[in-house]
Amino acid sequence: MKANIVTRFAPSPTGLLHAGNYRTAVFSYLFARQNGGKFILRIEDTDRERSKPEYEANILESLAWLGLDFDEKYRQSENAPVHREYLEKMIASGHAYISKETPVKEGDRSEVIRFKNPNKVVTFSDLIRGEISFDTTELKDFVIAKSLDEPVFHLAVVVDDFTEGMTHIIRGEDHISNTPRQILIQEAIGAPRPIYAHLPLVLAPDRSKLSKRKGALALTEYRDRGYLPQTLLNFMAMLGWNPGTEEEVFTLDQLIEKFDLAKVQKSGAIFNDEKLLWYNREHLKKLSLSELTNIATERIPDLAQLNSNQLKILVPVIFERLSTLAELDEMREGGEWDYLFTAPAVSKELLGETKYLAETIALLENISADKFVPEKIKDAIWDFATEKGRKEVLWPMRVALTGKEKSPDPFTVAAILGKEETKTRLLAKLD
RNA sequence: GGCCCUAUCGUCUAACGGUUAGGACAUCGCCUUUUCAAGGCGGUAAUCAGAGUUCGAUUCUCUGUAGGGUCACCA
Repeated sequence: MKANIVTRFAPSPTGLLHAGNYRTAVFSYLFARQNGGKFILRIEDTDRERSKPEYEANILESLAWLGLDFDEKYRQSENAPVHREYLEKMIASGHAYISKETPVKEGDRSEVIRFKNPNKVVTFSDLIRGEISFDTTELKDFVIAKSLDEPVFHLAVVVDDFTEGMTHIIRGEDHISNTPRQILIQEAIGAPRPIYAHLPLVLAPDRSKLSKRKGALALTEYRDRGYLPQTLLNFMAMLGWNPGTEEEVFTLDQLIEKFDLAKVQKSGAIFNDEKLLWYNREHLKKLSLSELTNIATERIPDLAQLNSNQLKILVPVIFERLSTLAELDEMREGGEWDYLFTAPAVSKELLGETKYLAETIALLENISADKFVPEKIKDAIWDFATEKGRKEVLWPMRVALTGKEKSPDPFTVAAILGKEETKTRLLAKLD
């Protein structure tokens, strides 16, 4: 496609990064990478009051977690000398002027720098929306700096995009109305016009722009709640875009390959947590046994007591029923798997009738210890259980082994416990 | 309010002007299952309204309506 593409993600470090923000990072990144272009991170910290180092750290942490690597990083405040230079040039050329003001609110200056508005109609072409026109007359002579050393958003953005060589500006729809005045500044400083693509907004359930106030969770919060980075990446990419096929689950590399900016939706989309959960389950399913085992033993350290044969049986069973990794933490806290290590207390009431237990034990006795795996155990007991009533045979067996109302099936549990321990626990319930 | 953007199931979305308007999530039902999940199968559910163009509009045009964005010495 086009050579030398340069895009950027330009967040202001005034809050934790959430879906309303990082979605533009995802789209810009995909576009840059699929075209072999550059992806630049620019921290827009010209608002000294609200910018905080911890928020900048959060932005970096979030991007790293998602795996969105950038080629260059700038901090807008560090570009102040260049902003000053352009301001001076604009004043010298008559494109801007120092204006005397009557302060209306706290912090207002009595002197600011305003842009000399040529009052014309600006028309630009948006990659997603087509042509958009504005009459800039209503903008008046807008403020571009509080002083030569304190540029305001529009000036800083235009100068930086120019000096950093931006070819494509991919940002949220809420910037559409900022575009005409930025184009005016571009023309004043002789900068080429980049190609614009205004993304639809990510919406809160009430269809207004998603924001922290609207309950947007920080990306790092999703991480802490046990979502995989590929889940958020995949979900975000599919919010407002689709490949035109019925496939939905993609890795980052597949997204880079398939993404198409021109196919991005025009209308905003609600961030749907239930679908996100589904995506997480899908991505969990794609992990290998060893990856799952590492995750499980990290979150539930007790599981490290099990040998690899036991883990091979247990791990898939654990992940079969969970949607987020945080559920592993709940298991740890709730002692969910304690019965694997210590014989559980078994309530007589829960256990119920044990009239077939002796025969069950006898059937298990026929399996050699090294063949004590779920399939063999099931084979040994199944016909008997079917004949006598599965519930009558299998319920007491499972409860005697686990002490719990809910657990994996008795064959799986018995296999993990091993032949000896299984026999010991069942014999203990024989009366 | 001015300006700008948008409009298909509850949600995310598909459909060269010609489809029984498709899929996914959610929901409901059935099957399977000792339990809880998972899984399998099936159902309910949408083109904002009105004109126009056309043999034929979800699709093109206009108007209306609705929603959203933006109108800072924030970004």
